[in-house]
Amino acid sequence: MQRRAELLDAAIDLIGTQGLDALTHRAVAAGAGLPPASTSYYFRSKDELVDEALRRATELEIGRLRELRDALGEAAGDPDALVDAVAAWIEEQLHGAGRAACFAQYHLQLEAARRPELRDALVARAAATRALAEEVLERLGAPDPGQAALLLVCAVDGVRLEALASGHDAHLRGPELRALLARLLRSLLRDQA
Amino acid sequence: MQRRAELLDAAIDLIGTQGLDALTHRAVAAGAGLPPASTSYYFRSKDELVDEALRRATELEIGRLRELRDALGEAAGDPDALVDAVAAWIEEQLHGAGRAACFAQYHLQLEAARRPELRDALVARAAATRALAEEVLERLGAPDPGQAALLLVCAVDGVRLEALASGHDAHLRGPELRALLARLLRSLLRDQA
DNA sequence: GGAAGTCTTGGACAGTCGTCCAAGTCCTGA
DNA sequence: TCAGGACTTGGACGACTGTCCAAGACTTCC
Repeated sequence: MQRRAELLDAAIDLIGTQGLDALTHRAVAAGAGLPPASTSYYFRSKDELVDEALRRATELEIGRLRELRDALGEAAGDPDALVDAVAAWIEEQLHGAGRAACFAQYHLQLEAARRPELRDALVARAAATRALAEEVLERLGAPDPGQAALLLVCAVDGVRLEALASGHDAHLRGPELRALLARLLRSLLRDQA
Repeated sequence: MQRRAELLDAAIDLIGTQGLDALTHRAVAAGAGLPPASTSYYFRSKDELVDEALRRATELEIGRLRELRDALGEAAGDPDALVDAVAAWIEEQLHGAGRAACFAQYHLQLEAARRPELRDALVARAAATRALAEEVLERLGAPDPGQAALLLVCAVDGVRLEALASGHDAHLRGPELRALLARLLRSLLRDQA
């Protein structure tokens, strides 16, 4: 099972650096430093390889989300601290170790639109993110926290994708990113249903 | 030039129905009802084919945006009419003729993250969408319409992707979609900077 | 110790890919 | 009318793809 996990990590890395098209049996094996036939042995078909890589990336994202929840535990109820934490979490995914899994996550969404069998992974992530968002928003006193959470998650996903696409010279970083998130949060809190 | 346009339309259609991986010379030619060698004649390389297809999809999206602007012209200043128009515009992209170009747009964003030469198309679309959003938000009296427009565009992009990935049985349609957009707009308008 | 099973891997297979070319068709301008 | 060019296309090429197999290495249990 060790090699299987290594192969999946190499696959996610490949998606992040070269896109889903570059995900071939041989490239994955080479990325993991293993002989070419190893991918065929651990995965019955390419679809199985792609699916499991995307699911694994989702698990990684959910794990990172738990880290964010823990980080928020200390600073709960403080909107400024919340904005800082979310901004740091986004930038870690844009320029840090979470970049590949973040790419894979968007590829998963596009794949799931055509292949319903992938949707359970999507649903799991959506549930985790929305639960965290709702918990935070409820504690801050947002009206209709469920709806606000859905909106917050979608908006953050959109902002993250925009920043991802614009590359390193993006305007969506540092102080400007924090200002944007701050306004989003402020708006969701002050809205009266 | 007629055949070239037909090939690009077939390419966009292919991206929408089978994904970017399915974009091969032969499949595009077959989709356009043309002999296999025609793709090689009109596009020097596959990259050129992919790039032009993604750019063309962006033009289509910008065109549809102009239609939205015209539709809004009548009902300007009325938030309810604005929400209805945007909701109809989103659903047309999810289930109507704009679906393929919408798919292509997200693929473009992921591609542009790794290939900066594609970013000009992204910038053009971002400018067009943000200009329209800012114009509308300013007319409705939103504080800092520029920032609000960026937020609105990112949020709508996120909502659209979420709905796209969840498929036809999505919870993000009809009345619920309108309610979500209404809250987003309300929040952005009532926020006090 | 040896049988039974799993793991590992080099090599092969048919199919598809991007790309190219030479021959044929069509259109234009003198 | 006819030469020159652009357009069109069937077919071919090597490279790469997913998948499979047989043989060897290793592990586990009687």
